[in-house]
Amino acid sequence: MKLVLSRKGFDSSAGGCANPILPDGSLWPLPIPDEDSPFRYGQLQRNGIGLADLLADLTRGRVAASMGAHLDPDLERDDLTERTDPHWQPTFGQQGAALGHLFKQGISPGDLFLFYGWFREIETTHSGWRFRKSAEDRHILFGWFQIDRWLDMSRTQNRNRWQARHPHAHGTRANPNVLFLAPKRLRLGGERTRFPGAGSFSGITPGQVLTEPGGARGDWLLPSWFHPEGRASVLSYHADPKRWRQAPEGTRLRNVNRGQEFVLDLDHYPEAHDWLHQLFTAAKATPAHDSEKSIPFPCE
DNA sequence: ACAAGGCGGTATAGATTCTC
DNA sequence: GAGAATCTATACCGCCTTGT
Repeated sequence: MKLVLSRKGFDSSAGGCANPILPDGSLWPLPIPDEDSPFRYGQLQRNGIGLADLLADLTRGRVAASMGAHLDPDLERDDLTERTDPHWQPTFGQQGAALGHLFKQGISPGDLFLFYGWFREIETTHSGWRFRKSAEDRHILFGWFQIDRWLDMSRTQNRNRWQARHPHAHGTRANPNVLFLAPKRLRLGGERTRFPGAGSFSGITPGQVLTEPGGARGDWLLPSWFHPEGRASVLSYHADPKRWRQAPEGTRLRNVNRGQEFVLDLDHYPEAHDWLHQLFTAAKATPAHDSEKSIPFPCE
């Protein structure tokens, strides 16, 4: 099994601000702008809060409700107002160089993406939403996606079927281009869990926070077992030993300034299985959708 | 094998806003 | 209104990927 740490949502260039932590402590990873997407920012919501106004405040009008939103990964049915598709299921598209990296790393069904993003607390004022002044910039895990299988979106047939339902079926896309589908339930260590195969954490538990307390957001404090010394492989993009430092409180990692998908081969890091189990046990996550319909299209 | 592209990050400076 | 804090725009850096 492989674990992929995948950065998603607004960043310093796409969107240009942090993703909000709402006053109730919930995380809202924002889709990056994409004019080819079938979805608009004005169609998105969470917990009854419309994204249009919140986004106008936080970006000072740079990102408008009429702009296209790259809803990917698509983890929550209710993120889109009036989602009527009875066959909706979580999806996650990957393409181009990022996907090339994943294939090169030997990604296969059963592997698990953990999504993280740049998050900061927001508050309401007389003039609307804003980032809380003293709030820290942190990288925080906000969701997951286990690979059940994937569809080749370079095939016209698949693009036509998914046109209204996923950004990767729209516009000009780099090759390779695939759409990942998740199993109904997350499987960890061969055991079926109570969590859906893909979903999002509803709040923040300490295990989800990657950034070292008080540190810059690219300075991570990870569990001790993460250190690559004596292991047969290392987190991809992070082979330089100077990035790693063993400390009493854990392993410090200076995150690379580029790349979006960091792959860890858990065959060489068996401790990760317990860590994953604890992460999901502690975290509050969206409940599994027992009413899910069967998957509409055959595996390609 | 090499060069170029792409892009997320940091550093910096100037502008703006906040606080007293 | 002054100084501090914060925000914004810009330049620069690093480095994997792709194209030649």
